[in-house]
Amino acid sequence: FEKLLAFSENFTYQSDFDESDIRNQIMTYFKVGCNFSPPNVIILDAGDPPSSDSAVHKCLKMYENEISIGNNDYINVVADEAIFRRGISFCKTNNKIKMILGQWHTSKDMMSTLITIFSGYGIFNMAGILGVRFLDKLEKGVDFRATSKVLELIWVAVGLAIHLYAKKKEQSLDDILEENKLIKIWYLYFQWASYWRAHWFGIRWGIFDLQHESLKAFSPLFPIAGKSNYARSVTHHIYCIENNSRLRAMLRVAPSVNLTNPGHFFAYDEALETFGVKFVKQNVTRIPTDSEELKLKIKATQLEKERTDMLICDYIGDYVQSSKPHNIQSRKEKIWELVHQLINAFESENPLKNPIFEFCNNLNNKGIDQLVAAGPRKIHIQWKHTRTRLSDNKFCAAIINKREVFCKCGQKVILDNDYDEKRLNEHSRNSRCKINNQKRQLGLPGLFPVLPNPKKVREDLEDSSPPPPPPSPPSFPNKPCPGLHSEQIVTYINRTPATYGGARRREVIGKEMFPNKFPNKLPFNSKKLNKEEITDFNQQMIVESEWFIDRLGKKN
DNA sequence: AACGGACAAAGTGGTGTAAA
DNA sequence: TTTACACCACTTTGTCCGTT
Repeated sequence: FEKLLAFSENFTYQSDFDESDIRNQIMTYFKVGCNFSPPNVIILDAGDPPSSDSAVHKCLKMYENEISIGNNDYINVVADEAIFRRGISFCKTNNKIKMILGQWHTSKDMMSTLITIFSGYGIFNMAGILGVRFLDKLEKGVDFRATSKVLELIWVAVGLAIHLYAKKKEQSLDDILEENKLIKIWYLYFQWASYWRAHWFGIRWGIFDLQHESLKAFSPLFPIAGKSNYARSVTHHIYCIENNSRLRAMLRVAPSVNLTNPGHFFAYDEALETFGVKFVKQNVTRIPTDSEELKLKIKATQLEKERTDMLICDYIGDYVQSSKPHNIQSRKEKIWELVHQLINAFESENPLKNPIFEFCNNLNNKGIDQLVAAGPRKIHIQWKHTRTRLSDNKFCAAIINKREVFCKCGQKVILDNDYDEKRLNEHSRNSRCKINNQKRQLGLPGLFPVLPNPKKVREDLEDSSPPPPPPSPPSFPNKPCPGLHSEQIVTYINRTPATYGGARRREVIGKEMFPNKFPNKLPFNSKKLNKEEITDFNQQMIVESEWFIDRLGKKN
């Protein structure tokens, strides 16, 4: 968003650009991932009308049988909200089918949500200024392209107006938001609509992260607008993706899934609605192989081709077609007209009386406060015990799995419950944890602790478990020493006989390394070693050491 | 120094319960 | 049913200290 805002500032005083310039500008910030080979798309039989749970389940079962899949494979079924919702229960009992929420439908509903929420705040009047004729159709979101167009135009206009206003007043956005409630409302619209746009761009350009994150940010609006079904499904969808790294990686790495599926959805759904077919919506499944099926479905594929043309038309960006029939001509002038009207409204003494906002029943103080209270918040769809939270713990060095974690002191701690940091905290408070425990800080406080007992061999522990990164070496908190001046420290260091420590005794190590030279009771003696052996021996000592003194004064 | 026993403290697995 | 939390019994680890 900062990027978006920043470029809006740049354009502040040029008034000869329109929303497509902005679109291009945004596009430069992201890498468009679309270099992929076309996936195999197979059209499957249509089942019963998916108006009940059992019908959907039957349909999914049928897909599963039709497509022969290995034991470890599963089908990802992309579906719209209604099917997705019914499919959830099916997935729980059958791990061969995984549901993905079709993002195009989601995007469509995001728009509808935006309209619902801001309908009381004058969004229709703005649309009217932009020249939209059929406001009732706008509300229902009948025509996806037209609606998205209008919302985008309003978004651009609002963004421009707010930034111009801020520039005129020479105030920061935060200050303005404090004093002007009207702007606050539309700034909120700007933000939410930005999430929607980001989601949309994420779909169009195959940027999975952008799409996913913005959907996450937008999700709290669904319940507010009374779209409980979508709220539930989106939450589940996000949950599935968050918890399935394989799926996430697939969506991210293979833009084909990411890009074509929502795109295809667009085509199917729009085509079907154009032909007047009701209640029957197509599922699209993407599977890696199986050309036999493809041959069998040539007829369906031919139909598909027709529809795909429409997809491509939209996908390439043939916006002229879609904008003309909907009375959005000369958009540039209209946008700027709206921008100026908005600025006037913002500047006027009593902005609520402005014609733009007439007949807006929610546009009073109470309504505004309500909306502001529901404003953008960081929503985490997370529980208390999560991996993220655990890894944020001060003492967490590495997470081995959901029940095991390394403390920074090197101690492995087994957790009471999954990702529950309680035991880790408990451990850190104990004397055995050398990171936090003051009792253990013998020697010079704040310089380096004297480790009373050399650590037992820890290498085997780390070597045997390559996946978790070995715990980082203990970083002791360095506190300023009150009683020593720097020269004294230097003197102390120079008088200290040892250079490194924390390892096992040299005799033990020596006997272990050269069992042939020092059998049984024969004491270790470094003089019995040759040059190479001494080098090896010293290296081993350094490897096992946990600290060493740099006499030049650099602490390590 | 190495070893081993006694003791204390910390770690772990299991269970139960309340709340959502 | 899931999550969070507390409690308890048992195991493991660390420390002290005397003996070899």
